[in-house]
Amino acid sequence: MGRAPCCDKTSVKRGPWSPEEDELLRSYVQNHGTGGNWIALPHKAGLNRCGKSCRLRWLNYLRPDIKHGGYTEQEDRIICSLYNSIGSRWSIIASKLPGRTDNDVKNYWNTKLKKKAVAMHNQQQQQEYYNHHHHQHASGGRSRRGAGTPQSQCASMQPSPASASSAASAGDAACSFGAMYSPSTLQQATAVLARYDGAATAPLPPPPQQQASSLAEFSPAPPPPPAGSAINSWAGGLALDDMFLPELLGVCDFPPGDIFGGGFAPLLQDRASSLQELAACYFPNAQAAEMWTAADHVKPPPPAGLCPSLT
DNA sequence: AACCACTGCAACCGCATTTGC
DNA sequence: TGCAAATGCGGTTGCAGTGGT
Repeated sequence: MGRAPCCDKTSVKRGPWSPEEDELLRSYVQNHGTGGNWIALPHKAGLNRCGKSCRLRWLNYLRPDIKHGGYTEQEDRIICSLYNSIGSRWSIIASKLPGRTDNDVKNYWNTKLKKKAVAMHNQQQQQEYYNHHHHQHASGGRSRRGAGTPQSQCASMQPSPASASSAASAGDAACSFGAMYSPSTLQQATAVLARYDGAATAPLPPPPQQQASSLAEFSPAPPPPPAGSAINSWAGGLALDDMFLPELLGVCDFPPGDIFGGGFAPLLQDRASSLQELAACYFPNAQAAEMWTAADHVKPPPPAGLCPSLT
């Protein structure tokens, strides 16, 4: 038995909004506000629409401060940086971009930015592949990490930690969070998470097998961590508090090839700038943000005064 | 000109969370 | 405390526009 629908879908209009409907909704909200009740609003405003539809239309299209299109490089970097960190939590990402809505950011990511990032990621992989083999020929040695490692071999954009489960369910790629990060990174991340999430105490998955040859670096990724592990709970968004993020990013050193330090690197220019942007999001006090960005590696938990939208 | 594939975006759907009683 | 309603959110869909053949 599912929940009751918010409105009678057979009696309300659906589909694209007409200019007249837009004007009705706009003038009503501007004159009366939403009244904190979107369900009753369409009737009061004389609209034959579902309250949810009205809310969506207002928030995503009619609000006076909305911007559409024309994303700047700075906005691109912020989106990538935050997507790296928190996954597809579009409302949080959009809240850091004045005038942008979650729907707009989501569409922009899915239609443009993701492709751009994937192209750069693949380009970087090819370059690393070339460098790797060139280096082998030159020295007979083997690179420690890099292109083709289990952490970076996914052809499509790797799902972020926070979105790994949904991306996997969408059949996006046979990539898992556990497969994408080095054991040390996973361990460090879990240590942070364990302090914020009491449930995050399950043991980490075993480290990937040492690669026997350079060819083995292109073998399939190791299996995802067992269900219920700390990482899975994080990936599923369970008991996840945004306040851990600055510390997580600060604690963990993400080498090239990992999401945080690898595929997005060309787009993010460098890790420091992305951290600065993240810091600015989390620390309203500019000095605190600068201190956090400047500090290296292990740091105490983030101070009070985080962005309200992120706590 | 007609058809097809692709793209971008608005809107919808269903689930999770919050709120009020 | 429990329940239902309202709201918020992310994933998905539908369709108009566009470009290629």
